[in-house]
Amino acid sequence: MMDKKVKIVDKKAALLQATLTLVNNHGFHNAPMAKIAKLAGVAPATIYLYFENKQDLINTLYLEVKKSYSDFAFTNYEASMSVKKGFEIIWNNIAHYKLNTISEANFLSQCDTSPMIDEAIRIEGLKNLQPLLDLWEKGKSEGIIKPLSIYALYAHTIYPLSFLLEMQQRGIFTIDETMKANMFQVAWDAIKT
Amino acid sequence: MMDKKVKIVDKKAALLQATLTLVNNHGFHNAPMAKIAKLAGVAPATIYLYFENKQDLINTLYLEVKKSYSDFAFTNYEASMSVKKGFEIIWNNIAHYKLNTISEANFLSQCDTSPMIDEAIRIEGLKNLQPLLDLWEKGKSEGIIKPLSIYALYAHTIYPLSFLLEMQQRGIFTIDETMKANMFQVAWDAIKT
Amino acid sequence: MMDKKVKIVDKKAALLQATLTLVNNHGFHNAPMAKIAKLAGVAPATIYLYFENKQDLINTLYLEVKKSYSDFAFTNYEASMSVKKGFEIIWNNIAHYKLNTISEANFLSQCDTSPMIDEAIRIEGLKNLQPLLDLWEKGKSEGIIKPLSIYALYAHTIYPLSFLLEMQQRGIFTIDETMKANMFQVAWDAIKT
Amino acid sequence: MMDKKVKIVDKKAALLQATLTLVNNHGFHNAPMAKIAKLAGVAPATIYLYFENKQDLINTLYLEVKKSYSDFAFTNYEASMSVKKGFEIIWNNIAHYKLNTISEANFLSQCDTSPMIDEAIRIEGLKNLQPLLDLWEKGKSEGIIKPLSIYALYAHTIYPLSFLLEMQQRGIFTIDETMKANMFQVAWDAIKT
DNA sequence: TATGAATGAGAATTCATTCAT
DNA sequence: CATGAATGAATTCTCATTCAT
Repeated sequence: MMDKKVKIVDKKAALLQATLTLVNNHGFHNAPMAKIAKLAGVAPATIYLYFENKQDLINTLYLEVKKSYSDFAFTNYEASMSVKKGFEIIWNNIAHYKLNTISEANFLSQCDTSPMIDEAIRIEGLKNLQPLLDLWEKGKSEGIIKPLSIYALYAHTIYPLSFLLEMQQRGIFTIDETMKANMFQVAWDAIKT
Repeated sequence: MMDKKVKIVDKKAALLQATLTLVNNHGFHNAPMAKIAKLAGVAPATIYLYFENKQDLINTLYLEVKKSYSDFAFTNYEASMSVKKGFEIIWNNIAHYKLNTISEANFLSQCDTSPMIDEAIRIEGLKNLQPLLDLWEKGKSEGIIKPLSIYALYAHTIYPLSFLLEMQQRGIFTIDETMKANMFQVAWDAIKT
Repeated sequence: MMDKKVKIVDKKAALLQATLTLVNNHGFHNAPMAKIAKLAGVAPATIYLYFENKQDLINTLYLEVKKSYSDFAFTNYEASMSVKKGFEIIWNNIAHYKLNTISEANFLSQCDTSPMIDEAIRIEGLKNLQPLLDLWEKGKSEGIIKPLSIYALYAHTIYPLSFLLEMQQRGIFTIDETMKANMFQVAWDAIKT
Repeated sequence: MMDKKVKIVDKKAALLQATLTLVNNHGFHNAPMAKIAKLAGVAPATIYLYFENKQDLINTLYLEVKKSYSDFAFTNYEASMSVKKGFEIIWNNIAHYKLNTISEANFLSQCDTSPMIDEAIRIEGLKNLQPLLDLWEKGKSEGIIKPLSIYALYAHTIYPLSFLLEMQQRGIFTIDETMKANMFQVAWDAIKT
């Protein structure tokens, strides 16, 4: 039957969700397996039916979130678009993701700046955003974008959104649509020739 | 004699240094007090002569590093400088700090993206960049800098350096002086009117 | 099956029993959780499945022993009995408990003279002797018993047994049935009009 | 000089007093050497100039308090007095001590019902109240006092005061002079023939 | 699959005691 | 005599993981 499979997915998903919540709110330390199980509505031992150990649970969550982030980034994007148009779509997708799918975005930030993810598992650098890198290469060859390393380009266009996410997360600052448009302008000014 | 005072400072400093190293390499979890003590060359109980508990140790380290960072940021800076000149000096100081004082910069990144620092302490550490904020206000009123929130300005000029630090940290990317000059140009283009 | 429930009760009971023994023999200090666990035949961590912490373990034990003591005190007693008859039964029950259920009686003495039990818990344990207090009120209104505070009555009739328990405990003195009868006479002479 | 000697006595006394206070208020556990030193106004290491170790400190305090109690008990008493008069004086002395020198009395209670004092040090049973025992023997031979063991006599006359002390200590009950007179009557009624 | 009781290893923290000064 | 920094050993408690059911 399908029922069983669905249930499995449900429990695994519930565990991943619970982990996300607890790690975000209390940090990797202070997210004990017992609490994760409780929040997911299962017994502690059940976790080990779906994951090898705590590290595996975290790694799995990381990969899953990272994928959802990357997938979302390229919604409605076509490689055939103009450089500016394509960049605008991708930038807005990512902005939307970071400012709305807050838990996930926050979790990624935390993973990317702490040694809680195994180095081998971490998707290094920007490999997951390949279409954006390709777009930038095209822009550079067309002379539209400054001839800089992709790391520099990323640092000044996409990465700033992480800072704003943090500020929003802590209630220090909130962003509306107008502001978002301004922000895009800043990002574009930074890298356009 | 001065000896005693010196020794006290030495031990406290050794403990802070050991904590920095261990938290950077293994995360807040996996930096047990016993290991910190061992690396600092003291007995575990000795930690409690200088710090109330583990959280206090981390908080103290955070504030101290944050201060050293802020102090470094304004080296050679004078409020009387022109907006661009002043900004250039500060930006370069911070770039230098982030790319050379790697452990400290890395520790700050980790603290700022995870719930391991008490919110009250974080706020205390925030006040140190005031002169930069003042400079931006001046730039905005002079019409030299875009009329954006200081958070947006920070996100697009200083914060990108954190990303490059991470990439450098992982051996993915390294920055030379020419590149640093280009990077400043990008930052300036982003916020200038 | 009932087996599981029985086992749970067994372990909790074993822990309480072990605590009783160790606290009696070595005091609250010098009754470390590790020793308690060992004597009960479980791992130290297991204690925390049944009790919140050490204080909770002691409090629980206190309340349980206090209850067994009170229950025993009123065996065969009926509120309808004459004052003297009722008092005689209760006094003898308590004497029997104190001189035979030595560990428990000793533990209660220790708790009642040291700050090791939370005040709130102590008060909760106090309510169990109500029928005796009622009996005394009746005796006072009938003019059979001196019109004194219940504390004074308790101090001169029941409390003396604690002293004899201590002396017996230390091998200084032992009590036989004849002596017990004399002792009752003394108690009765003390409070009768 | 005398000054030094006086100082020594002062510090030793201060340490004993501090110990008394802390053990009474928080129990033997929770009366750490560091706190005792602080309350006495000396450095922790200083304790070891006056006492061998913690147990020695407690033992010394016990013996000292026990002696002060015994000495006080026989103030104004003469062996030549009549049995009732002598008993009345002694009983009142002890009542006065227990109800006024509360800390000391309370400490003795705690020591006498817990294993915190070395068995070898404890002044066993009633040996410290010899003149009272002699008086009772005289009373028994004169037929004025019931022919009971001294332990029974003590249990019903002096020991009840400990219970009232505890009640007073906890604010449950207070005793005025009239009540004290009544209480003496009860004690006397208990043991007189 | 799912469980929850159980635990060994280790975590933070405390404390009686020592020792150089 | 006096100190206070220092500590080894122990203490309470936590937690990832297992195992019988």
